[in-house]
Formats: sequence, C-alpha cells, structure tokens
Amino acid sequence: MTTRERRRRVTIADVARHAGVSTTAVSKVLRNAYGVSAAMRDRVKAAIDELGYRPHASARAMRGRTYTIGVLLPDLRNPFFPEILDGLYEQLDGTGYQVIIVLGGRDAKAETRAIDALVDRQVDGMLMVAPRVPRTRLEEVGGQLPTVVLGPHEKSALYDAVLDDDEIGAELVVRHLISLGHRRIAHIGHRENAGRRTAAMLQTIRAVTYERVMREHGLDDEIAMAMTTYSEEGGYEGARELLARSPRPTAIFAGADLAAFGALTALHEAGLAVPADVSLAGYDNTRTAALSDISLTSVDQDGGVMGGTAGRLLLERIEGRTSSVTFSVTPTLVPRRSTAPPPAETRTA
Amino acid sequence: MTTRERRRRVTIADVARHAGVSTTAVSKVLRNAYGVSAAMRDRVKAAIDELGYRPHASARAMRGRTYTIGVLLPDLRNPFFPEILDGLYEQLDGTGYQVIIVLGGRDAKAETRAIDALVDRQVDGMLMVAPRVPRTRLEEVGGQLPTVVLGPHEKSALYDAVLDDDEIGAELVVRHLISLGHRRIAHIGHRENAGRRTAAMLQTIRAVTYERVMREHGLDDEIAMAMTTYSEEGGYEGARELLARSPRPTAIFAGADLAAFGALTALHEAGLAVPADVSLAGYDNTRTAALSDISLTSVDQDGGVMGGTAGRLLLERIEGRTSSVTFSVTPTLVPRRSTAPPPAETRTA
DNA sequence: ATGAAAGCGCTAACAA
DNA sequence: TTGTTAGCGCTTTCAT
Repeated sequence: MTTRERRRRVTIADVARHAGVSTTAVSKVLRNAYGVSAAMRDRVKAAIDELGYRPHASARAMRGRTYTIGVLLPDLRNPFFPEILDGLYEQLDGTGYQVIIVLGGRDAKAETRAIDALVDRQVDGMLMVAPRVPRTRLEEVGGQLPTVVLGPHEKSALYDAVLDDDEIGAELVVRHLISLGHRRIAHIGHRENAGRRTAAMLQTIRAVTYERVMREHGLDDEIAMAMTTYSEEGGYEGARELLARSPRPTAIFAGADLAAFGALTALHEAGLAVPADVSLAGYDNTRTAALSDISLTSVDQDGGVMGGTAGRLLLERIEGRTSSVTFSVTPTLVPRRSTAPPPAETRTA
Repeated sequence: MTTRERRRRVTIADVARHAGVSTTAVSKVLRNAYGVSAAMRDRVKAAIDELGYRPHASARAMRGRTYTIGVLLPDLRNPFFPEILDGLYEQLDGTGYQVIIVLGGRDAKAETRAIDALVDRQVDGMLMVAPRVPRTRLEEVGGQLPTVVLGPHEKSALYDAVLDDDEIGAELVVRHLISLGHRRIAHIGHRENAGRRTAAMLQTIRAVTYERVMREHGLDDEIAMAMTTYSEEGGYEGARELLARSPRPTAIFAGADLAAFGALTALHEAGLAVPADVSLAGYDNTRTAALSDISLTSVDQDGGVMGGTAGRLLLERIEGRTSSVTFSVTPTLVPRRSTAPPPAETRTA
C-alpha cells in the first residue's frame, strides 16, 4: 500500500471488486468484447459510473490499443491546417478515438523528435501533414503503424497518401494571370534546405508547374522565382526580392496565402497598389484571403475533405487494410479582387 | 515468443543484454539517476545508440514519468495561440519534455473529454489555455497533476494562473476611442452558454470593463453590446446586430481580433468605411491585424511571455513546488489606422 | 556500484 | 459465460 503522491486513481480492479466480478469481465465490457451477459454488462457499467472509472491509457497501451490518433503538424500558424483537422474530427466523432497533435517545429530534427514522440506513445494511427523528414522515415513509420501522409506527392506501399493536385492548382493560377494579360508573372516558392525527395513536395510541384505553364505560353524569359518559405516572413522577403528586379513583375503568384500576406506588406511598403500596379494570388484559400480588405485570389483545396479522408483511411488501416491507397483532391480557383489586368504601361516589356 | 503484428520494438532488456548489464543499470542511465559508474554509463549509451533504442512512453508511465506536457487549446484558428506555444516550446527546449496538444472543440463536453484524454495519458503537467469547463474541474485536474491555467482570472491553491490583465487592456481601447472623440462605442463580446464562473473569464472582464469605462465617462446611455463569440462568424453577426441600431455606433471594440475581422466583413457589406464611417479595434494584436490592408488597432498581450512563463511554472511544479502562483502580463495598446476620430455629422448623437 | 525481482493497470490465453 | 493468470516494458526497492 504505497502512498502515491496524489490520490490513487480508480483501476479496473476497483471496478471489479465493486461489481463483484473479475477484472476480465470489466475489461471485456470496456472493449465491447464478445462473451458477456447483459446482466454482467449492466453491473459493470453501473460500477464504472459509480466509481467514475476511466481506463489508464498507458496500461492499455502495454497490451492493446491506445485509442489515439497522432497528428503531426508543421506549425500552428498555417490557417489551412484547421480545415484539415475539422474534417478529421468529424470523421472520428463517435469512434472513441482521441486525437493528439504534435508540432514539427523549425527543422527536420525537431520534426523527427515529434514523430518519435508519437510512435513512443503508441498511437494507433498517425497522420503526418506536410512532413519534411526523408521518405525513408515516413516508410519506417508506415511499417510500424497505420499511417497517412498528407501533402507530398509520393505514394508508397507502406502508407496511404492524401494530396491536393497541386499541378492543377498551380496551372489554374498561372493561366488565370496569363489570361488577364500578364506576362511578367513571378513566383514565390518554398525552399526546403534539409531534404531530398524534393521532387515530390507540394512546393516543388507548384514551382515546377509555374515554370512549365510559363514556358507553354512562350514566357520562358519572364520566369522569375524567389525561393523563400511559405510564411509571412518568407513572402515579404520574396516579394522584396522580386520587386527589386527591373522591370518588375506585374503579377506575383505566391505558393501559399501566408506568403501572399507577407508579399502584401512588401507591396505596400514599395508604394504599389494591388491589383492596380501588381496582381497577387495565393494558394490555400484561407479565411484571411476572403476578408474583403484583402480579397486575395487563391486556390481552394478543401482541407475538410482531405482531413476527413485521412481519418477514414486511418480507421480502415486500423481495422486491418494493408493495401495502399492514394486520394487526390482537385482544387479550384477562387478569383478575387487582388488579380486584374496589368497596368497599361506594361507593354514596355 | 509471440509474433507481434509488426516488428517488435527494441526494449530495455535488449539494451541490457547487448551491453551485458542489468535492466536496472540501463534504466538508471536513461534517467541520469544516481549510482552508475562512468564506464557503465558509456557501455550502456553505446548499446542504446547501436540498437537505436527509445523508451516506450507507456511503459514508463506505469511507474514513473511520461516526460510529456499536455496542452489544451480551444481551437486551432485563433492566431494568438501560436504565440503562446512558441514561448512554451522555447522554455521546454532541452528539458526532454515533449508537448502534446489536444483540442477542446465546440462545447464544454468535448473539452472535458480532451482534458480527460490528457489525464488518462498521464501527462506530467498540463497547460489549459482559455478553458471553459467549470472551475471545479480545473481544480480536480490541479489536484492530480501540475497544472497551469492560462486565461481565466481566478486563482486557486491547486493550480498556477497565467493571465493578461484584461481590465487594463479593455481600458486602453475604450479610453483610446473616447479620446478620439467617440461616444457611441459598441462592444462585441463572447458569451459562454455553458458555464458558471463567468465573472472570471477574460471575455467577461473585457465586457464589464468596457461598461465601466463608458460609465466613468458619462456614456451610460451609449453602451451597446452584442454578445456572440470570439470568432469571425461571431464578429460578423455581432457587427450586423450593432450596425442595425439607430443611430449606429461610430466605433466598435471587438473583444478579439478574430471577431474584429468578421466585423470588418459586415462593415464592408454595409458599405461603411473604416475608419471614415466606423472605427474598429480588436484585442490580441495578431499578425493579420498588422497587415497593412487591415491595420487594426489592437491590444498586445505578449503571448510568448505568457507561454514561456506557463512552461517555467509547470517545470517548477513538476520539480516539487506546491505553493500556488499567479502571473499577470500587462498589455499595451497598438494604435493603427482602423481607429480615427468619428465622422463630423456624428454630433447629432 | 550493480543486479534480482516485484509490481504499475491492463488484455488475452486458457481453464473451468 | 466467467475467472485465473501470465505478461507488456519499465522503475524501484532491496540485496549484494
């Protein structure tokens, strides 16, 4: 009878004693397992309620499931992530699964630790949103537990993939700008310093597609990219860099709304009006983009559907599916007031 | 020799065998515990590296610590939360503690489940950001494990509190508007339907302080409040309600930036210019507020310091402190272009 | 300084 | 249908 520092929690043994049954019986009731009479079930449930019993997750983890889904998020600032989580929660509602979130943080090392933390805590399934660790690491995780990767365009036999068709999304933006009459269209991208597998990363696809569409329209010479990061700071720096060129671009396609917001600041500081002087488009169709003072043209990729699908795939894997699945969402363009035909004197180009 | 579904993880016994020592020795090395020779430490560390061993969190939880800090967040959309988390992570960096986040979700019931999930997973410490469960629940948690509550203005012997001096913050805003010449200043607040303990909630303090300052300036009759929620939707509805009044307010103090953004949309729809027709101020000084197209006057409460302090207090409690501490941050006003003197014809009031 | 062994709360064989 | 019991991987007395 050790005196625990804090009041001892109710255990399955307490419930069993209180109900006058075995711990096995209680365990079975908890898991809705086969082989308990209605009477037994009622007695046990009553005892659970009376004692206010809740199972110790760690003890369960030692033998079975934790009823936990782990989610890796790169950060908390990207307004696209809540959409994903909303879809996930909706899908998981009523299943008894709890979601815990860890943050990847600044570098790949921090992200590795965050993923490890989830594995070490024995989550039953893991959703990795826009991970930047090497593909081998993703497969290691996928080999150990049900895993869904959201973002990167790389399929694997070891995990499911949910992704936005970033190629279509980028095409929509660049063609939209071209159809408005722009030629000097620049791009703000995200450079991942850490890793290989860049070809599969969504930021690479957006950038490469931008280049391709430009070429397809004979705008090879107008290609201008600033590779910073998908963040406000990155967008600010990228825009400053692009605006310093001569002649300056008449349109900027930022690979993420967040970067577009930073670009907006840079444009203002440079005394340039949007869209009168420079058109601006983003990606993600965040709520801020929809604010009428911002009214940013953007690409909508339905994060709710993506998150919900990720949840469904995770549950399927937990239930035993071993084959690999890829789910692709087709994005749509949401034109707003931040994009318009280029100013007249542009013809100097 | 049960064949686990997936490849069995390396355990402490494997490490012990590999190093030719006891599991006790390995455990001690892991925890930097007293009573291991340098030679032993080196051998064990080598074995750990060679085998790529990482402790099972759940197994540790059964006997000791989980090295986990649990954070409860109401949602992922409030741009103030990342600031808090940044401070927390910085404080925890290098301590070996991992942060896991759970989301409170829509109602108090969901929040209760989220908190339970953290308790059931035996986190070593818990940070509850703007919780809405009853105070008794907070104290229950505080009685079981090191706890810090961020937001509510209620001290307790059972947990530490980190809070913004919302009274000062609200005063700053209302006095700022009054000094600009406004009289018909309205407020958009957050009504919690679920709970008691409203008097201590930050939203109540902001609303009550608004009323008090109005009265102190003889503006009793101009008090107008729309109690919705601190969200974009809430701000939108609140503003529509306030703008429907006649005469309409010349200034709106939204209790949160998020609500101010919603109000912005409503103002635009009503064809009203900010600040020419209506001045608008928020609270939280989020990044979006700083965007030059928005340029929202707001109250800055240094979430980084709040989060960092919460982390420090948590570590102190884990190390044994039992006395209760309250830490209050004094906010500052950040005036921007969204607030200006009222339009001239206002004198009809 | 080192190790043997008990036990944390639960689940799953296996018996009854 | 119900109960007994052996662990899961770790920490922690308590011997040595």
